[in-house]
Parts: sequence; C-alpha cells; structure tokens
Amino acid sequence: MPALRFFCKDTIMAKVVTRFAPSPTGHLHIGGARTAIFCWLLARHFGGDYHLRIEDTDLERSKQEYTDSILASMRWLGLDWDGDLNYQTQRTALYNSYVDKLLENGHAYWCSCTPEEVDAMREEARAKGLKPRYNGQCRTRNVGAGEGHCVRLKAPLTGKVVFNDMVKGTIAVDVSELDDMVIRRADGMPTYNMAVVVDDYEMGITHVIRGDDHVSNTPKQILIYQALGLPVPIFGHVPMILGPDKQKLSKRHGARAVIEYQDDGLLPQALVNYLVRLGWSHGDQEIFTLEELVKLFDGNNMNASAAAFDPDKLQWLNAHYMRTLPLPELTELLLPFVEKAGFGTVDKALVEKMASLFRERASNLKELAEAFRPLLISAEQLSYAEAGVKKALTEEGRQHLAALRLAYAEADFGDTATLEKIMHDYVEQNSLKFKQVGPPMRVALLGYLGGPHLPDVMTILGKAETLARLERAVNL
RNA sequence: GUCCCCAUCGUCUAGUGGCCUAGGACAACGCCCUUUCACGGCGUCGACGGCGGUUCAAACCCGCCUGGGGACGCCA
Repeated sequence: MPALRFFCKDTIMAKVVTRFAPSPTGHLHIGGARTAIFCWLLARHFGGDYHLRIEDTDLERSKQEYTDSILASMRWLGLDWDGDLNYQTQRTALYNSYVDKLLENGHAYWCSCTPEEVDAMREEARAKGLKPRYNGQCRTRNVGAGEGHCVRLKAPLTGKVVFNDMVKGTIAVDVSELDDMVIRRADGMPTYNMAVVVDDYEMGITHVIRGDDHVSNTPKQILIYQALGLPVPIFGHVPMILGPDKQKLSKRHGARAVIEYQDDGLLPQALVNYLVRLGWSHGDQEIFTLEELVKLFDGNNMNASAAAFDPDKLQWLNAHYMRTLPLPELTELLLPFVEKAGFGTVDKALVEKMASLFRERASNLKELAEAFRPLLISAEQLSYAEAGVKKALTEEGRQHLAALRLAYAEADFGDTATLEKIMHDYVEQNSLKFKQVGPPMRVALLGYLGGPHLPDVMTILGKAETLARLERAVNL
C-alpha cells in the first residue's frame, strides 16, 4: 500500500483547484458522490476551488434532467461549487484549437486509415499475443486534412510514463503499451482524452481526483500534456465501491443513486460521513462533522483498495444523526415524510413532540414518520400486532384495562405525572406487578409491545382517544 | 492475450520493522440498565491469502504464486 504524503500544508504552493466531472446520463450515484466529496473536501481544506464540469458530449444519452438531478444531489449533500458550470459541448472550438497547436508543433498528424483498417491492425497484434494497437503507419505519410481523416497524437516511441498517484502511489507504464491515439475524430469532434486535458488545463485544475477506471487514461493524458508543453496536474484515483457481496454495484443491490437515499429518509450528513469513511480514515474515528472533515481531509489516508458498501453501517450512522440533530431541525426534515406517509398536514409542534419520543427508535426519516401512525389514526383504525394481542390482551389483561379505563375517565390529561401515578396506584392497590398492566396498556394504546413511555403516549392521544382505545381493547 | 491496480475479522478500517499474544467501528451473540421497545454501558465471537527471502526482529520491506478488479475504441 503506497503511503505517499503529498499534502503537508507547507508543500502546497499554488491554490488547490479540483473538479468533479459527471456525465449527465443518469442520477448521481454513490461512487460519484464519494469522488465529488473527496474533490470538494480537498479544495475546501486548502482553501481552494471546487468546480463542476458537465461532460455531455454523449448526445444520445445526456439529458438536462440528469444534470438538474446531479446538481440537486450535490446541493443536498452540501457540496457547493465555485464559478459557473462548464459544459463540454460548448467548447468544441477550444479543444480543436489545441489540436491545431499539436498539428503545428509536430506532435500530431493526420491519419487516413479507416476504422476497419485499424481494427485489422489490432486483430493482427492480438493474434501475435501483443497489445492491440494502431501501428502508426500514417505517422510519416503527411496525408493532411481530408474527408474521413482523423488526427492522432504522435506519441513517443520509447520511454515510460510515470506519475505519482495520490492514492495508488507510483504508477509506471511503458509507452509501448500506448498507441497513437485519435485526438480528433473524422467528424471534427475531439475525443474524450483530448477534451479532458484541455478542460483541466483551462480550468486551472491542480488535482484530478476521479474513479479508478481512469488510471489507464492517465498516461495517455499525460502524453497530451507533454506534447502541449502544459503542466501535469496531480492525480488521485479512488477505487470503486462494491456491493455488499463484493460484486460490482448494480441494480440488484438496491439503491445506488443518492436521490434514492434522500427519498428513503437518510440524512445528508450521514451519507457524507459514511461515504467519506468508506475509503478514507482518520485513526479510529467514525463520526465526523462536515467541519471536521474539512479540517482533517488533506488528501492522505485514502485507501487504495475497493470497498464493499455496507447498508447496516449507513443505517447506524443515520440513526446516530437522527438522535443528535437538534429537534427543530429534525422536525423540519421530517415534515415532508409525514405528509408522504399519508397523514396529511400535521401540526409542527405535534410532529416535534412525537419525534422526540420516537427518534431513537427509528433509523431514518421514513421509518420515524411511519412510527407516528398509531398516534395519528383513530381508535377504530388501529391495528394490533398478533403477538401483542396474544401475550397481553388476555382475560386478565382486559380486566386491568377495564379498571384503568374507569380511573382514566376521571383523570386530568393535562399532567403527565398524574397519568403515570394512576397506573402505579392501580398496581399497588391490587398488589400487582407493573408488567401485568404495562403490556396490555401498550397493545391497547399503540397496537404493539414496545414504544415510548406510556404517559407520554397518553398525553399525545388525549383523553377521548385514550379511553376509546382502552374500550376497544377490552372488547376485542 | 498484454499491461496496470488491489489483497488485515462477515463488512468498513487502524497499523509505515520491535508499542501487535493485531486496535476501533458496523453486524451477530450474551449480560447490565429499563415499565416495554429503543438508546446507553459491559463483554463474547472473529482477520494479517499462500510460499520463499531480507532482518536479531515482518501484518508492515523484496520476490514468486494464488485470488480479485480495471484497461486495451474515431465511448465517456
């Protein structure tokens, strides 16, 4: 495992500029989200800039709605970006001006070979057990521009391309592994690697943090930088995120887009915390606020190996944030979920009260809203858990409920202590154990065994509803 | 096929030659707390892929093997 320290504060001279460059062909996925978070953190840690570039050159699959969705996820995660958005489709002329420079300085040449001919060359090489590559036959032919002609980079014939990756350490590739790649297609459009190099240079990017799958593009891009005489940025290739089964993340693994987690009631700080911790560490610390992350994340301690996504740990983190978030803040986030659960518009103060009672019993907003159900429906609508009925609503249990109903009919529901005292007095006066009356009360009031402190439940329910539920349970 | 990358408990990880009879967290299990559930506390289970080498000493360095992943486009 490489352990290169690039980012001692005093070694950074120029301003750090990072970028995240998604293709708007889908929603923001957790892998991309993690990359974006790393880029953002590095920039923020060093007081630099974080840019967004939309790589929309795949006209077929790119859609505005995806760009919008990605931006929405970015905002939800709290990743603000600097400057304007850059759209690659709007910069074709710029890319080609750099291709022209390469043509002029002799680092590129026109090629008239057809794709079929190139395929044949590759096939031939492959048959000999060699790396499939273009044989460079137009290198010296000077074919010039023309119909069907593309432009290729005149790559060096010998030597190695070496770079120090922030996460993987030194990576060296022999140029014989690379071929004279096309940098401008016959239709005049630049190719991906060309566009990326030009963009990263033009945007002043100092640190390119991206997915693992780009390591093999890096030497190619470095060749372009060198041919152009441009400074090469620092690269950091973060490994991919695997499914819980260690297989590539796919549909069958469930949620993969951050928007899905949002809809499921996750808190953004939980997702960010989880994702950062997946592939980066700071000793044994598990919980980090955004501020802490900004302070701590200096580009070191990123893990070079792929990590499996663990939904359980995410839920645990989320549950942690659910119970530590200031109550009013949690309530605000909860409101839409309460509405989505079909309870209509519920008074905010009531939601807050219920949230305080149930927050440590739920691990996400959706679950929490759902936990309110027994309190928001009427006695007749309440459904009972079979196990609870069997265990608690026995003949004896019902007798206690009937007796307590009488006592509560006289009670003042404005005072929680009174409501509690009634139960205890009843237990004492009849020489009972609390567990003889507690469980029946729970099932009668909530429909299941478990839940918050009974007097609190009764307070929320109110007198009429409490009595109705006791009545119904007695006669069930 | 060729090249590149990766390899510590089930999972995320700590670990940069002696502090390691390998630490933390999630999960699982058990106990405690408790008016139930949950929270919390305590504990149990559980890993350095294999083989060689370097060294007084290796999870850490080197080599080979094995296993996994990625890349080899006029896709991005």
